[in-house]
Amino acid sequence: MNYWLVKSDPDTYGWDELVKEKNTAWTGVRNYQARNNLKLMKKGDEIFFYHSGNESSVVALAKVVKEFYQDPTTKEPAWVCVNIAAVKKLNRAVSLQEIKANSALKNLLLVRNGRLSVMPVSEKEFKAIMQMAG
DNA sequence: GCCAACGTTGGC
DNA sequence: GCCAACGTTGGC
Repeated sequence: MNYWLVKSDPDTYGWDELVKEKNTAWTGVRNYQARNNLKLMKKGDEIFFYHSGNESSVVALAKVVKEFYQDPTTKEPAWVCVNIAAVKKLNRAVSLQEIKANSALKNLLLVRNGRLSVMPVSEKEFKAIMQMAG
């Protein structure tokens, strides 16, 4: 079991949309590092759902339901997507500020590479964030 | 709305 | 293959 974090701008596609759709193709990734992470996702892996912008918080948990395949929104074979499904909203959103303040999370790519939109999360980091979420 | 950080592009 | 210029992301 691996853990991941994906970012989304709630104005474009937020947690509420995912809950409504239940299962969505995570398309539109056009960054190689993020793409490589998509390719490493396995069915059943858990994913933190992060809202960028005003919220800047981890808000919920999703999971991988379909492993990578050609992103249907482009013909370029370089790009892939996966399908993710809503699992549950966190009891409490964990803000970027709190994450930055937690020394256990200082190596989290969310902090170290603010612009990456799909990133791995270690088991320790996953647990730390879950604990903060209550 | 600004700007820093980063990735990508393209000229050489 | 280097690097300057540019565009985009995302926090503040």
